[in-house]
Amino acid sequence: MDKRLLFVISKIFCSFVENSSVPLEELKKTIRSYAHVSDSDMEFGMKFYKRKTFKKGDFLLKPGQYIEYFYFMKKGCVSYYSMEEGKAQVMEFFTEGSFFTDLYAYIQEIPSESYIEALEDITVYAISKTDVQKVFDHSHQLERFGRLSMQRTFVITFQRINQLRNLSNQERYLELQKKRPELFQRVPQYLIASYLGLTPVGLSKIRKRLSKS
Amino acid sequence: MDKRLLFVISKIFCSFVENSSVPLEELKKTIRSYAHVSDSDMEFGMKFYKRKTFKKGDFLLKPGQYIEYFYFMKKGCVSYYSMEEGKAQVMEFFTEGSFFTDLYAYIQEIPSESYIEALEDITVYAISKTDVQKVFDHSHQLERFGRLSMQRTFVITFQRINQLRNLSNQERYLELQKKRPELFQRVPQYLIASYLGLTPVGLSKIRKRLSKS
DNA sequence: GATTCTCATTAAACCAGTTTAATAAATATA
DNA sequence: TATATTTATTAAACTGGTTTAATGAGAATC
Repeated sequence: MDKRLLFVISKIFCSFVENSSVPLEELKKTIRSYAHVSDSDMEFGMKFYKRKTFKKGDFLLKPGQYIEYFYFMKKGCVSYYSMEEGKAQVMEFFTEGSFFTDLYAYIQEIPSESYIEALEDITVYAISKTDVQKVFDHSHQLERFGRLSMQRTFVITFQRINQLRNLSNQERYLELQKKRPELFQRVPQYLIASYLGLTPVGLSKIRKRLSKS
Repeated sequence: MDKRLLFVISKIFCSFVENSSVPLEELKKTIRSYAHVSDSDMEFGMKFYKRKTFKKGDFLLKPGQYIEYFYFMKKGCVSYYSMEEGKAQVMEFFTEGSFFTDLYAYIQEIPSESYIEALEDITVYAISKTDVQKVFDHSHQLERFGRLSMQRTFVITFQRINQLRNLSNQERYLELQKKRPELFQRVPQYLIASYLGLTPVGLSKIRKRLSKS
């Protein structure tokens, strides 16, 4: 077999670890924070989740792909970004306890225009889109969880809009420091700048201005 | 009875027209564009909707109020805005066929910080929050409609973020002209400016620049 | 230990907005 | 029809970012 092809295949599959019947406790707990779900419905749902790991620098998603999986972050941090005129535009950082995917492409069933990249070695639980549908068909309560988690996502997205519209860049920087201080430890500053909608130079100026007062 | 009090009361209630068993066909059709709903489930849901009318300039919502109703716009246009440092910040214009409320305050069950104001005489169908819950409890299919309409709202909100982040003000102006040309007929320009996140002066400059090329 | 690479800062020139204030045009009201 | 009010435009001065390019500082690699 062609060595380069083998390399590509290994790149794609190396990160996958097969089904583990193990500790989905956090995931269950997170789901139950949204809606009451009976034990039997919960077990029905859990059996579709598969544990996967990725190495720092691996891509969970690249542009052009249709969205296959919904993820729950067990350990680690990813960036979700698009490329605009050659520059990465970070939409979001997802860390422990988050549900995530390229939700925009997932919902609309269109090819993604974004990247999801592991910023550290990560562990996730993944459920396929078709399995999500099975779970919602099977359980009214889990469908309710789906609705309520979508509401939550809307709230966060809406807050993002309000911040973009009503706060200055400096205020957004301070807000982020207050709300997610851990990000500044684990993510390089130029990605923070991108997330805030500025250039590294712009952020540097803001930091300088702040350090003077 | 004190005349001023009477005036206030009439201001509050004049706009309400009581239950009509009439043409919720558009509403039903819109719901069914999201999910299959049996006739009996649909009838169960429909009986909670009440038709209401408001005059131009009336407020459907003011800051401080908890959200009571979810609306479906039958006829007319409202603006949904907040006040930041004395200036109206228009979040959205809702027109015929839209579901709307202050979704952010509705979901979080917190007092609104926003206004919803009729920009024209309007007719809406309103369902109370408690009735929405009854409907979702009663019907898995209508709960699915709830989930999917929430997804739709997320998509629109997400597009809004992308536009705010990746397009210049001029590009956003042109985009709005292309996507919702009717708005420019029915809404004053300073509200359009606010929606786009600029001052009337800024929008005027953009228009001038465009008219030269 | 020296070299390379990545990331953050600084400087200079630039630009698309802002604010304030005056004016013009359109609309509503007496 | 005249008058008042609201809405849109223009001008001038200002501002907080941008881009480009050079420099500095830390971490990874040879």
